[in-house]
Amino acid sequence: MGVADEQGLDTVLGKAVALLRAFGADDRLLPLAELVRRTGLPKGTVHRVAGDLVHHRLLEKTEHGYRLAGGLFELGMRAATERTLLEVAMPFLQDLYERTHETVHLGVRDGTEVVYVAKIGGHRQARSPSRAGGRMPMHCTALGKVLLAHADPAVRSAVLSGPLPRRTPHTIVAPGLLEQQLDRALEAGLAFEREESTPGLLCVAAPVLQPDGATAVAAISVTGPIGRFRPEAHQNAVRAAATALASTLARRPGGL
Amino acid sequence: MGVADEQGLDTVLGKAVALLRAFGADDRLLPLAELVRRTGLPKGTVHRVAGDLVHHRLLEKTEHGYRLAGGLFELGMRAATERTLLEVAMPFLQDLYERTHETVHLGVRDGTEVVYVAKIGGHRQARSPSRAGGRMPMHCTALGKVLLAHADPAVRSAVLSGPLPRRTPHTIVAPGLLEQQLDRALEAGLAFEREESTPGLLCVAAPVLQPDGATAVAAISVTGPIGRFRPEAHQNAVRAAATALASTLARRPGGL
DNA sequence: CCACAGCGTACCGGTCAGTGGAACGCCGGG
DNA sequence: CCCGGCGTTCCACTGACCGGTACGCTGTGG
Repeated sequence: MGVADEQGLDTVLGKAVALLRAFGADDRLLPLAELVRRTGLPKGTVHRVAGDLVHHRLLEKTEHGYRLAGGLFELGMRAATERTLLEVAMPFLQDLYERTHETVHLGVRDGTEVVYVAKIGGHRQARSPSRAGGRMPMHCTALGKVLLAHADPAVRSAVLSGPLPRRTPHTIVAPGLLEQQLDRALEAGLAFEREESTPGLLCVAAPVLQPDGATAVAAISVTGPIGRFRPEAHQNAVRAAATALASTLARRPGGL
Repeated sequence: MGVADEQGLDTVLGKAVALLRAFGADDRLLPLAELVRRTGLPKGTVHRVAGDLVHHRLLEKTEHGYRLAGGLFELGMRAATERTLLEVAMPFLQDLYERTHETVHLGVRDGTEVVYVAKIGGHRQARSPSRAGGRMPMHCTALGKVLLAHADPAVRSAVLSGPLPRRTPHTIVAPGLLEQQLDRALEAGLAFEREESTPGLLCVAAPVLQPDGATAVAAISVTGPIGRFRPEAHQNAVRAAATALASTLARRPGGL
């Protein structure tokens, strides 16, 4: 890997996007110098482009640095797939939460990762690293595994043949074992996770299938802390929510 | 107003942002020609810039046109203010929903408008035009009125002196009457709305005040359909949620 | 007290990325 | 068949963008 092989840094747009993407999932405020470091762009350039972004309300300038601004939030919430999914799914997620009172996730697959579209939870919610709009690997999360099980074979083998980074002592890093679990998940229409992504967390997930029943457009999960939480106790509720959402989506005109 | 006085259309970034913003709150799929019409940019230019945006995962190209892509959603969910607010507030909104089983909104003020940060509701939710990430005028919504009441005097008078577009027969279009209501809202820490933005909808909202108690950083509301829904019945629940959220926010280190 | 390092800001001439008008091929409909 | 609307491609000109350089500020430690 070269020094500046991230494609597109030589166009204004590329620089702008790079600046925005320089903000990690946990960064709130980044000083100009830090943006310079992360993007590798010249200081003057960052100054100028960041200024332009501020002008367009995508970035906000404070005394101590830049932050992603509200305009970005507004645009993001207009993204077609996520918005539709979110609006249609919300009532079902709501029901599921009310039935379980545990953290509820809605996620989709993007490439070989899971993207969380929604996360709802109450005061007792388990401390989980997930965020709406965030990403996680597929092999170590219930959502990921169930999405992968119901995905195109090409995707499945892409993940299986790629590296399976260990995140906890319980993470499944053996491709064979993972494949076994995927088969079982495909059969059961349900996947489990036991401290595979985060210590102390358990999870059940069910797929939201397309009308043809083949691949999954999304998945729903319930997460809780080890101890009080028993995934099996919620599997029916999760599955019910997922299938209900699926049939509602199927009834939609434009699809998706 | 000239023909192309929207500032910044003569820079790549400006064009790009214009393209993204060309997508209204309800547009899912826009053909190239439509983008050309809305932005006023030359066809070739739109083609190229849109292509670049696709390349950066901000736009998605389909057979029938372009749509805002997932990358935008991910970026949007990282926006500092909205994200923090959303994460901290979620449990309180959840509680409120569970207590009322009506549509719950979380909103902030931006300029002279309300921006909805979250909207949660179940299957029985009233048909409201609001969307997460969407905007509404302040004078005709409970959220807007309570935010305005607890806002800087400059903002208040800016709205009062501006036009107050009529949206329904019940919309308050008289500045004097609105001011009266704002005073009452400031005093009561609570604002009501009765079919002022949308026929058939009623709403109560309470402010999420800053530690100093002066201005509001956000507001929470409960909305329901005329008939079964009585705003007064929920005013205590809404106020409780708002103050609880406020004190939780106050306890946060970085503020905001 | 001053040298220094790190930061944010500002300037500016050269150049190449971006520009947009024009022309093309493809439909579908009259 | 001809026509209007669409998406795509091409290309020579030009001004928007580039990034090195220099400045002023602040805190730090020698």
